[in-house]
Amino acid sequence: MDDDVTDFGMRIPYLIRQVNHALSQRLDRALKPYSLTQAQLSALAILGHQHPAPSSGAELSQRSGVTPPSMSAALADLAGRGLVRRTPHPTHGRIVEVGITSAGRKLLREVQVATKAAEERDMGGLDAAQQEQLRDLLRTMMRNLDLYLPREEK
Amino acid sequence: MDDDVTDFGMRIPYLIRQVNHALSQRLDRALKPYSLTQAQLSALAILGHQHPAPSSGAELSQRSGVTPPSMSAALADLAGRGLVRRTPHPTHGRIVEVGITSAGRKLLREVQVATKAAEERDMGGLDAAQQEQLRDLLRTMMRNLDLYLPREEK
DNA sequence: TAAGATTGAGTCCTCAATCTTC
DNA sequence: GAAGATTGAGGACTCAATCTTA
Repeated sequence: MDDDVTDFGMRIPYLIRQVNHALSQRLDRALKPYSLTQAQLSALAILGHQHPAPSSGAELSQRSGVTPPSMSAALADLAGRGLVRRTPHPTHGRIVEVGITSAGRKLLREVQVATKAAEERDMGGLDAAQQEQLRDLLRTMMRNLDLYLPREEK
Repeated sequence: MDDDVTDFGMRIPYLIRQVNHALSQRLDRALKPYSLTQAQLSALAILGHQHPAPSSGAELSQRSGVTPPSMSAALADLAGRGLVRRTPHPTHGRIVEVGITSAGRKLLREVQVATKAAEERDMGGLDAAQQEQLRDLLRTMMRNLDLYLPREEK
């Protein structure tokens, strides 16, 4: 009756943590040959897909779910490898605008093809309807948690 | 059309990562006053709830989703604080059996009450049916990913 | 040989503090 | 003063390697 407290393994945050951990490890492994961290992939993906939307480090860190220092370090590395370009001032002195380079775009394509395959394997146990359901639930949670949500835009 | 590759923000692993990150950060914050890591909480929870089932470090690491070295370090700290007991040999020489102490059990209760409140706040945006749906989907994913699943047992 | 536990090296992250510019 | 970017210190985790015992 008081196993109210015994349901630990059934709590959603616990389940999410487990699933994320497994997926995350697989992603890291897939990313290793490219020497990219998840934060770096996230930054490249945002820069590569957001129409012609270059961003500031602050914005990238927020959308990627990492702290500004983490993103700062990630970008410094990417810039050193010529995958992104940091232009010190747009017209505003303290913002550093970040944009993806063509080399970055090329790498992004490669990585996305590689990770997509692995992902489909991992998601294979869910049919299309279930995946859609899961996506909706997670997006609802993101809204509730005040996380940045990429627009639905078909 | 080829935004096949543009759907990054809609991919389930990405969504899971974002949600987990937010929940994880909140849990860490809630755990901070108790100086517990998530791996340590997981270990205490397993030891505290598994009927009278003490476990080996290997088993705890597997169920907690961390590597054996991580769990080893976590347990060493817990043992140093008197929250778990490590008895070097059950009848078997190389296994270290781990059991929770009464102090550990007491702390576990406290922490679970504290985290439960925060969790309910975080999950508040989903109604009971949605939570059940999400739980089912995540459990299905765990099975597909070959993760350890706590038995359903009502 | 194989399995459990541990140690050591390396990485990515967070937090707190600082520097700069509006 | 407030916001963006960065630096420095500290923590938790992983991987690879080692030690020990069945």
